[in-house]
Amino acid sequence: MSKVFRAIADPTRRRVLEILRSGPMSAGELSAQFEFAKPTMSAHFAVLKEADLVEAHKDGKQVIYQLKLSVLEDALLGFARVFQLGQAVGSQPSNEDEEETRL
Amino acid sequence: MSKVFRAIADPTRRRVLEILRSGPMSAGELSAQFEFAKPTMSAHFAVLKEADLVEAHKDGKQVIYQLKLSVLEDALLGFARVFQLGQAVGSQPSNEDEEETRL
DNA sequence: TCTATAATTAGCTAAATGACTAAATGATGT
DNA sequence: ACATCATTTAGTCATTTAGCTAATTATAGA
Repeated sequence: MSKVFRAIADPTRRRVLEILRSGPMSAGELSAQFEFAKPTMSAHFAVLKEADLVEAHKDGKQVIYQLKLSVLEDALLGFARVFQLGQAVGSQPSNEDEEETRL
Repeated sequence: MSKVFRAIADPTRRRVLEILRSGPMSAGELSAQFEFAKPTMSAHFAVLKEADLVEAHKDGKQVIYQLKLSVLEDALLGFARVFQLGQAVGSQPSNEDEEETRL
């Protein structure tokens, strides 16, 4: 959970995720959308992968990154539920105060 | 937005927020719930305040911290909307793809 | 096999983070 | 005025972060 929030705390990484919303894309194509050096972007991809927010698979010499929406959803809605935020609260089975949901 | 996510990326700060869910509390009482030194906790409070997630007001010699749920809500739901996550998406007036919601 | 391309790893720097102790500030009560 | 209590500020340290360039790995194609 910390990893997910840490990952999306960076605006560059949020933009990467948003780009991936429209479908999988190679590391090179992704990097081309930014002014940073490619190794810098590669490091950002690694952080996103570490947080399990994206999936990578090789296709020839390219590496294709794909958004894992479900992980983002789980983290955000899970957190939101603890704080009883939004109508989303009721839309998911909730542990309520049963034990003290792990943060 | 970055500040909010950066703030909640730390488990100690998430726990502070969760404690404040049940109502305002003084810096000292809050600190007592953790093993860290008080100045360390004070720094965490400062980060939360900087992210506008809590409000502080003095009461005698104590400083009372209070959760600002609405800011948390705006950040999380705003972000979730961009990714069309959860049922919460439809529950808020949305800019859709009108312009490219600022991340 | 050689060359070119895609991406990551290695190694560096500057700045930010999260912890600590000691000192300073501010408010109350004697 | 003084002592005490609550909190923050100052200063230090180790670690992490985010950027860079140069070097490496891995694949494809000639």
